[in-house]
Amino acid sequence: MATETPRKQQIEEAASTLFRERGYAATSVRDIAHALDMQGGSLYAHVASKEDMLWAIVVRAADRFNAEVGPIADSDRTAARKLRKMIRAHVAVVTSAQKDAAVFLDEWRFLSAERKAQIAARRDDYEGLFRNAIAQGVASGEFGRVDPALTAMIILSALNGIATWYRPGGKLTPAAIADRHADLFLRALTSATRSEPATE
Amino acid sequence: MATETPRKQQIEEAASTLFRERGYAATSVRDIAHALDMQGGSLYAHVASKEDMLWAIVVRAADRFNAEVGPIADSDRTAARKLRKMIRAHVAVVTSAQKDAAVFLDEWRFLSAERKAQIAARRDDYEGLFRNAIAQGVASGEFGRVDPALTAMIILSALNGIATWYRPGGKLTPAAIADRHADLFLRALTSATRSEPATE
DNA sequence: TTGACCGCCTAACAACCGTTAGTTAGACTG
DNA sequence: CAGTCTAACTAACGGTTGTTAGGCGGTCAA
Repeated sequence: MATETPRKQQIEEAASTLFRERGYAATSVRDIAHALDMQGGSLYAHVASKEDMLWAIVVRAADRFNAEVGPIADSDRTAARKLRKMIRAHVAVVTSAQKDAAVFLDEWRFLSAERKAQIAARRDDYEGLFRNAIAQGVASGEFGRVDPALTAMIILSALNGIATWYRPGGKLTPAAIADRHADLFLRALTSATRSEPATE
Repeated sequence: MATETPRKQQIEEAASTLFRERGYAATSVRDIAHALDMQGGSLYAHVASKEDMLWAIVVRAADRFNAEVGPIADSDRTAARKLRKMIRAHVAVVTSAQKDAAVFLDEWRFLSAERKAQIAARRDDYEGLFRNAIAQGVASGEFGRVDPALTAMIILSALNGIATWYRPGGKLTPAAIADRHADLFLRALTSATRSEPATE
């Protein structure tokens, strides 16, 4: 129980790389095995099916987002501080677990109907964390009168886009990328027309 | 020459629908033919290869974006007005040609290396239109001192995300969606700290 | 009426797909 | 040393892939 079979993790790691590079449907089981100097059929000693590999990656990524962002969303803070920390945490996951995150965001539609429905529900819950934080700020007067649902979609679309274009070692560190996103969106929210005057 | 062979257009239309729903790699030529009550091989009387169908869709979408947004980017306006119109035009394409736009944004990576490089170059040029508009606003003092490249990525990620979640007949019209995006981003840009004071 | 063309068909091709079964070589355990 | 377990192998399965070749029934022009 000390170190959970490393071979299975190697397989999922290779699968994550290839699913991200070529897409799930365009990656064959033999491709994954070849990346590990194995024969196609040998994978099935460790994994039950191709879809199970995708499922493992997707669930791991979803868990990661919830683990990092969930506690912040549940915490007791002003909406502005909370949303800023949520954005930072989300970007940290996208950049530090980039392959898994990209597969989670782009390839989950290749799951079976039941699993796809599970992930759809989890994603909706997760987006709800952002909707609620925004709604909190609108209610408190910290933010202007914006539509929480649409604004959450805008923010998450931008943050998830990072998984597509980010390359480690670029000019901007993950922290800097996160801060610029947070700055932009918080500026937009706090300068929107308010229902009642608020402090600065 | 009056009406360019309609059958070929029907095929590309069906291909666009299926590529969007299932992805390029997971859609077979027989799937496309079946959607038109044809047999798999019959498609090849109209189309030379599966990839050519994808190519036609991707080029059509890229042309559309350039045709709608390009003239605005080249026009003589203040940066704020220009960027607002560019956002409106981009959203109009995403919502009115949604299937093509979604295929263009998500499936272009399945093109051959040479075609992929062509599209990558076109996309970079297109993003340049937004970078330039933002840089213009920063230079004129209309906008605060933001990074044009990163800000353009943020805006385009949000706008392209619309292709994923937009459903015709929803609560928000395309025009309303465009305006809320433009409002949010222009608020963020005009309220950022400036190099020199600017008028309101 | 002949003949060319058009749109689609059927049938087949070689390659590849996910997956299963049986086997084998080597390392631990008694 | 015999027995078991492990991790990989090879070979094959039924099916699907993109694509091609040849044929067949219509429509239209000469």
